[in-house]
Amino acid sequence: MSQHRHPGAPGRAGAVPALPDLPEATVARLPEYLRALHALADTGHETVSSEGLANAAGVNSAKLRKDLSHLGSYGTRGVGYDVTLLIDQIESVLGLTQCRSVALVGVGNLGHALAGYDGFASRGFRIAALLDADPSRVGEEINGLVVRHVDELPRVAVEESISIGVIATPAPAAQAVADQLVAVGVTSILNFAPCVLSVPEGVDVRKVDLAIELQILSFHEHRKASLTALPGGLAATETQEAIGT
Amino acid sequence: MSQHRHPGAPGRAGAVPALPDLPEATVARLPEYLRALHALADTGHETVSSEGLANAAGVNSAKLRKDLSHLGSYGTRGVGYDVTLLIDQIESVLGLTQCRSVALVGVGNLGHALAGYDGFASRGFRIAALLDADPSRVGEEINGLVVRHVDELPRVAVEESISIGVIATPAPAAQAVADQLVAVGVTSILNFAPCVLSVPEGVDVRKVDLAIELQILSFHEHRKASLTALPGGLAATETQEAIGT
DNA sequence: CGCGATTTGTGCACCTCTTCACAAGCGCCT
DNA sequence: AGGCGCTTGTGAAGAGGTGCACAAATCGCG
Repeated sequence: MSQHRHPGAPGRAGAVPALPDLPEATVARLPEYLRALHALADTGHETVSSEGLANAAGVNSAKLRKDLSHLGSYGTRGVGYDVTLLIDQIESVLGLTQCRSVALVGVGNLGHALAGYDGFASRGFRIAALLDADPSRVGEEINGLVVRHVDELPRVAVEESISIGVIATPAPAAQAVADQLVAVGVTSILNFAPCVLSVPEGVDVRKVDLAIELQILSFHEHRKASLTALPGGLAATETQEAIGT
Repeated sequence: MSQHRHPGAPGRAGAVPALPDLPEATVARLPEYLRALHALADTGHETVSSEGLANAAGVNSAKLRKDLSHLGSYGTRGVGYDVTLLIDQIESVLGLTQCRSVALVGVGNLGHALAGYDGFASRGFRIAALLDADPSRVGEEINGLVVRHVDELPRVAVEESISIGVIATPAPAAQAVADQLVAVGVTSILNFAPCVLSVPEGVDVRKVDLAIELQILSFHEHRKASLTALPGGLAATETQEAIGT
């Protein structure tokens, strides 16, 4: 990954890439920009304005410009951003220039789907190993990969140079799996099990809980229903209902 | 990711639940508290302190107390919170007292897994319909439900009183499906397709993109790798991380 | 019956993120 | 060459979220 340093980069210049210390919120949006940019590139666009890209990514254009400015200004005033250049930049910042190998633990319902999901491969991730604790599942072949027993993790981790672990086991098994992943040196975990994982400092865990998303939607649905139940009037008694205190 | 209008709603005394106008960040955490509370209830706990619950939910105890205070103080000083009472309260606020029916559109790889995922049912959601645009998939039975053609959506929506739509189609089909869902009155959508949906005001969309989560992890992994590459100092600074979203 | 241990609820200060608004920069057209 | 319109990059203001620290409230015990 070729690199250059960023203007105004505070830190001591490392040999490798300057780490601009991106705001977390920005990092979370970069992948979305990347997706939108790929779509634009596929449709033949060579440049794009912040307005256009912001639209495609579903965000505010000022926010997008500020996000991009954090990684060092690759736009041209009056013109916009060069699509391919920006793609390269973002991929570089996200560390996607190298293909990362993923170990997927838990080949149940969800694990099966994840193993077959092509959205990973198409974005630079390789599912390098499928593991499960259930002996009856070991040996099964999914999408060209054979399921191995989770105890083989140490060997697999080295052979495939795993850099990310995905947990798709039932909740009760998740913590043990996380411990095993950490033990073999994995420092990034994506957890689909509905439970909190405790991991040592320096290990990143991201959690995806499908049911939680539905519950959040449920809240808004509930709220909308209550609002429409009251016709326009409403405001009679404002304020109060101070329950607390 | 989701849009909402802020009606700046003047407080109104509802007949049933008071709508406390919760901060969005709080709403996003309530489901996690709920999960932790159920776990506590299952293990026989009748009360729990904010410290204990915060631990189980993976958050700061002060944050938890503030969150709970927003829905009206159901704790007892010196004692803690009554587990079952708190469960009832949170479920009421989230609108989970009624079972919500979900229509799942797109029965591919991921859709299959979602259809079979029992985490939905166990938390008050009923997958009431499976739909797909591919005629070769129509008629297939998954987990006791028969896949119907997406054009039957209008009828299905009424029959099953659908309140939430889940999109698990490929990206190119997602917008059309969203339009159809909106057309039949669905105002809450959970989108697994990697694309931005445009919907009318008043419709909530939440997006889950599995590849994006991996890319965020990739960034941190990349960053950690660069740090350890640094000479001398290194170990001094450790990264830690709180989980996002 | 009062005291101390415990735990909630919250005011406050800090910090991050968002959004506006505008100057600076760039290309194009005349 | 010069001006004009368009777009980026950013300072500053505002909104929202977080965590500390402490007063208020409650229970149990002597």
